Amino acid sequence: MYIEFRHLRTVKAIHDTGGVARAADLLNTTQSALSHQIKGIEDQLGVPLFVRRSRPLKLSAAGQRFLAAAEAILPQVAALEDEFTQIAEGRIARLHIAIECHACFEWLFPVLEQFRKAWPEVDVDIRPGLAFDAIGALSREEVDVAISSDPEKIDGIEFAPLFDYSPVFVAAANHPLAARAFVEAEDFRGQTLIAYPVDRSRLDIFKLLLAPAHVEPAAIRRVELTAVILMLVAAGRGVSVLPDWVVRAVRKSADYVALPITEQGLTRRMYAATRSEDTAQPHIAHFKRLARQEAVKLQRGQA
Amino acid sequence: MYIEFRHLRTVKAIHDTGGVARAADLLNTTQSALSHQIKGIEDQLGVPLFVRRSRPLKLSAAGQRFLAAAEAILPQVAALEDEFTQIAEGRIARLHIAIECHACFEWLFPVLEQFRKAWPEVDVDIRPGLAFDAIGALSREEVDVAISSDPEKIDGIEFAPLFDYSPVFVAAANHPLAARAFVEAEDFRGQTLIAYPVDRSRLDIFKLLLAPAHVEPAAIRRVELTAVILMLVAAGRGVSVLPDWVVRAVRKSADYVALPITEQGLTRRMYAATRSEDTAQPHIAHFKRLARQEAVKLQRGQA
DNA sequence: GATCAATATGAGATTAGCTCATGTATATCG
DNA sequence: CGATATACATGAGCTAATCTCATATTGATC
Repeated sequence: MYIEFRHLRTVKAIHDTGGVARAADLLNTTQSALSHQIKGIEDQLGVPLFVRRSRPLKLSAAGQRFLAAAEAILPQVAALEDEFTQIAEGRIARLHIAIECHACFEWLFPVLEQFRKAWPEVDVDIRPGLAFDAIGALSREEVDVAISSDPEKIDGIEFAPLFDYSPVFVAAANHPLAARAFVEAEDFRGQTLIAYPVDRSRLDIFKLLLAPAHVEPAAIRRVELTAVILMLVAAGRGVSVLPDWVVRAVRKSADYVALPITEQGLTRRMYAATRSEDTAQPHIAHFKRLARQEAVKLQRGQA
Repeated sequence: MYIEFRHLRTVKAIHDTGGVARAADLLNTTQSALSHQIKGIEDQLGVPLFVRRSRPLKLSAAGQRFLAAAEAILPQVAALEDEFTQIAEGRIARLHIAIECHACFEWLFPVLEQFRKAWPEVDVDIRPGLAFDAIGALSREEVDVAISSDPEKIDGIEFAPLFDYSPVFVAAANHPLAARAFVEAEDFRGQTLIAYPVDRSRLDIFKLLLAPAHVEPAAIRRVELTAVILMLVAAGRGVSVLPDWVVRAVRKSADYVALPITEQGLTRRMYAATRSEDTAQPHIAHFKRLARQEAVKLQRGQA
């Protein structure tokens, strides 16, 4: 026999109630069971935990040490059990978000700020490092929501639309193309394209325009931060393609212009992907609601 | 089913080894047993601890919390088990000592100092508060040794002689009795007796002399500290009776004299009482040995 | 898409722990 | 000080949880 939680509980109960019979009552079992249990651990430990010489059983020196351990350990287990009932009830949860779209941080952050107030017990985080395989990370439960604009048919994953956006062309105000009403694939030939440092398959402009048209820019410069991209664009170091709301969110500047891509413009839809099993959870639903609300503000350029 | 240590161990082992089969190997059980176990807790908790979607089983968010608890709790149990093997081997023990004789602290303290060096793992203490029922406290395992000069025939308690001593009469050098060769019971009549604040049945002078002779001193003044008793005696505020070695231990002063009680002197024997079951334990034996050694020094007045 | 490795599942066996009945020891009260 | 009550110990049999063995199923890999 090994030390088990029941032994800790028994020793504590006997000490607290001052008797085996009372302890048995407290633990909803019989006096006999506890007596056997005590005998069991004492044999196992090789030391008596109680002094038999006195009638309301009293802890021996060793028993006092055992009790101390019980009083240290039992609350931790109780806390663990509590926590899991809360987890099961959905009151404690994790909301780790993978963002494929690099710029999404900008609108996501205010969403999370609001969310935190409503769900203080939920552990919130954004994981930009998983951009390469956000949906995979979602499947592996490394995250709980993935923000993506590429809905795939994957078993157990659901995509909920958040908002539509248009990738727009951005160039310096004095750029040759700045005067155009819109740009096309061929216009990228010979240009230096400034883009987020992710695989080109994840970049809207390649996926929707350049790859189908087999157009390759003269160069691609990888830049992490949206503000820096715009700065470089304004400085004439290249052109870029960003979601319309990103361009709108940064304060309007005379240094660069934003143009539609193709005559009718490109349209993309952003989704929040979650595991099917989680979709019904209130905090997940709440998050999506907040995200859509924030998206509406984005469309109005109020963010 | 409740959370048990086995569940904590299993989750940790699966995480550590990265697989149920390997964990089963580590825990000396079968893959099947662990699989059933996991299913068991997950049902109990209402939350999956592992992600089935991936093949070397991976912890879910809830599982990570569970693991954290396991890693907090398991070492504590391990420590408890370790400690008890040490207790069983007698390497860890308690040596709490009840002293009936108030003055005993003076020779006991150096004994304990030595003892501590030899048995650093033993929890040492002196409990003067138990003077009234030192032997009872020993029985109840409130202490492990009782220093007493009244050996009783009690089942399960053994008395080992430490040293003999003589209660001696102490008076100021200019006290009328100071010139006597010895004092007798009648000499206490009309005196103020300065004594330790314990029941008179525990005071040698009452037990051995005054009670049998039906002599009552004029007054009894209760004083706790030996040094204060001697000071008061020297100041002529009363007389006292102390063990010879106590008087010898304090530096010889011209202010007071020590006289035998009765012509042949009184003799008492001091014992170390222990529970029979403990007598064989090496640290108990060692303590007694040290105590006797110290007692020899006392007799020579070297303490 | 076939094969391999890893985990899940079901049925039966095992064993740990429990209950019931009763024995024994310690307190308590007259 | 002895009788009675109270508290704990013990033994036998039972229950149920956990394990093992065999096999199915599922996810990974090439």
